[in-house]
Amino acid sequence: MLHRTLLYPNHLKLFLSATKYKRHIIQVHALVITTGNLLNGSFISRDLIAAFGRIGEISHARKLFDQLPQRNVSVYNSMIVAYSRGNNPDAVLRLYDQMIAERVQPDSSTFTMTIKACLSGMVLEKGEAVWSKAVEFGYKNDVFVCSSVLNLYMKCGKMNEAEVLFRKMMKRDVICWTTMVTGFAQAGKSLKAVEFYRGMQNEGFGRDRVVMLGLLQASGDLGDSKMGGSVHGFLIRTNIPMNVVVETSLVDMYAKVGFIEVAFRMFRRMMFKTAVSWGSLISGFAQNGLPNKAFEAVVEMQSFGFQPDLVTLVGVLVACSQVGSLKTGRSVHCYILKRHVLDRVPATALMDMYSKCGALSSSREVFEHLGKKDLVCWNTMISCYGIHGNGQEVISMFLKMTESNIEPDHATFASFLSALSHSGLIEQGQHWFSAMINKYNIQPSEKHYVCLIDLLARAGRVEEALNMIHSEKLDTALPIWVALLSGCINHRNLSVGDIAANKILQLNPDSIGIQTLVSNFYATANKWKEVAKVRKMMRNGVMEKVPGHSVIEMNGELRTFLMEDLSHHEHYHMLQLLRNLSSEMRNVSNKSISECVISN
DNA sequence: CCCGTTGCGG
Repeated sequence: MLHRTLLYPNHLKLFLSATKYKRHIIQVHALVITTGNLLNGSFISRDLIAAFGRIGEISHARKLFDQLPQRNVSVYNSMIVAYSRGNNPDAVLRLYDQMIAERVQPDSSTFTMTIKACLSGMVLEKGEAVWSKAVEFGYKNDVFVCSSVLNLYMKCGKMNEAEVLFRKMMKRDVICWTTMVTGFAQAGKSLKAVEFYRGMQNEGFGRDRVVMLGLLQASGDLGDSKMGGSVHGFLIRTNIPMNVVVETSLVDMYAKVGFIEVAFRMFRRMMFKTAVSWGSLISGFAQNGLPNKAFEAVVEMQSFGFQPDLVTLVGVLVACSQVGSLKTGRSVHCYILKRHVLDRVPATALMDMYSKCGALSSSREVFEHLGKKDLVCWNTMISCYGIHGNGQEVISMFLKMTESNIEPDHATFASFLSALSHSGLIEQGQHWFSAMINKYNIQPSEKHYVCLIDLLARAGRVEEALNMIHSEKLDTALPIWVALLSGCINHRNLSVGDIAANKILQLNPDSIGIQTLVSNFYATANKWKEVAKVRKMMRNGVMEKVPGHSVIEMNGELRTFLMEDLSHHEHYHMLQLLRNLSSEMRNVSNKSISECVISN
């Protein structure tokens, strides 16, 4: 039974804002009704609605709301808060419209919360309409309203609009500065984010914890360990209290700049972890080429009662594609289908995983089932066919892509040209290389030139390739010479090969694969002194490096193939077969490479 | 009341 002193409105308000029991709120409601009609025009109805909303009794709040003979701004706002907390942006927007229809004047928080609901509901147009209404009612310079509009613009990719509004604002607080910094950071415009952070510092802001998250994200994105480390140092020095979100961001940052051990140490020291923390760690393992660590972590997170979310599962798929675990990949696919609608990012990750695990038809199936395909989806599908050496399908995919009005980018051409070269489609490769420049206005970068050199070198046109290296001033790029050298080995061109091998050694390659290639070339040329030199270099250089290997799944079991591994009992026959195959391939390629395209 | 952590292709 409620105490009589609660009849004072202030006491009632305090009581309502503190209790977590539905029956308490109902008792207050009853009390208010039985002791006189306090509901109309008083604050009690607002507080009752807020109290019901706070404990998640939204339908109770709504019933009370609907029963009121008249509703003012506060009552509306309480109801809007309830729906916002319940993650129901549609209901917020309906209430806002109803409010306008009932001619109740919204205030700053109404606009702020409604615009935020537009963001959750991803309705930019509605948000802009609400914003013009806010301007109409005189909230043009309200920092709360403006920040929510800035955030809406940033999250919808309207960076320019956001910047224009930001410049026009009369007064700027930490929040709106932070909105800009995190907005740019999340959009991958890391340098812009840092630029705004500097602006913020110049205005005397910048000790805020949230803005540090934006900087951490920018550091990770740029791979800038110095910047990330200094943010970490700043957090420690200034005694800004850590929390799960900051710690998770630190784990993520360290993983992204390649300091996976540091990330793991940070993770282990975290007192409280969330599914997101686990997700950061797991994606970090996958990004750093530690797929087995990623798998272990997923199992472990589940043993702690956390379910992997979509983002984490994408990390697991990346891990699967690295080790070729088709079985795990398929089970992740099922897991996703059971719980979520397959959206673009997981679908793209699935396509990539399937193709790298050898199941090209499954890649295509996922691709076909996808409703809306973006640039990355198309690029991935092209790369899938490229990996499998299916040049014809790559070309038809590319054409379909342009027919669908998706503008190809530098990555499209990187996959496309590489696929054409690997399929031996020389004329096509040259044609599309110039189309890239002339028709699509993409200036070739190093990787595109590598494709072109590779293309020519594979065709045995190594002198032509060499001329191009000189005329296009590509002679400082290691991958260019590597592409040329492998062509020289295959076509036994010792003179050009010698130039390439020399250049490669000058550039001091630390990759075992490249060193092996050079050593193989010298062996082909019978230059045994040079072979010994390169071998010595290999031994001195990178002892701790894991030797090159590949993994394939057979009947659910992972088989590893190590470089120069002779431990298999049939290794002699395997090597014999490989030798025969490569000599056959050389014979065929001398005739015409394009004749031996193996279609799927 | 406005700003906060994990994701795909190259």
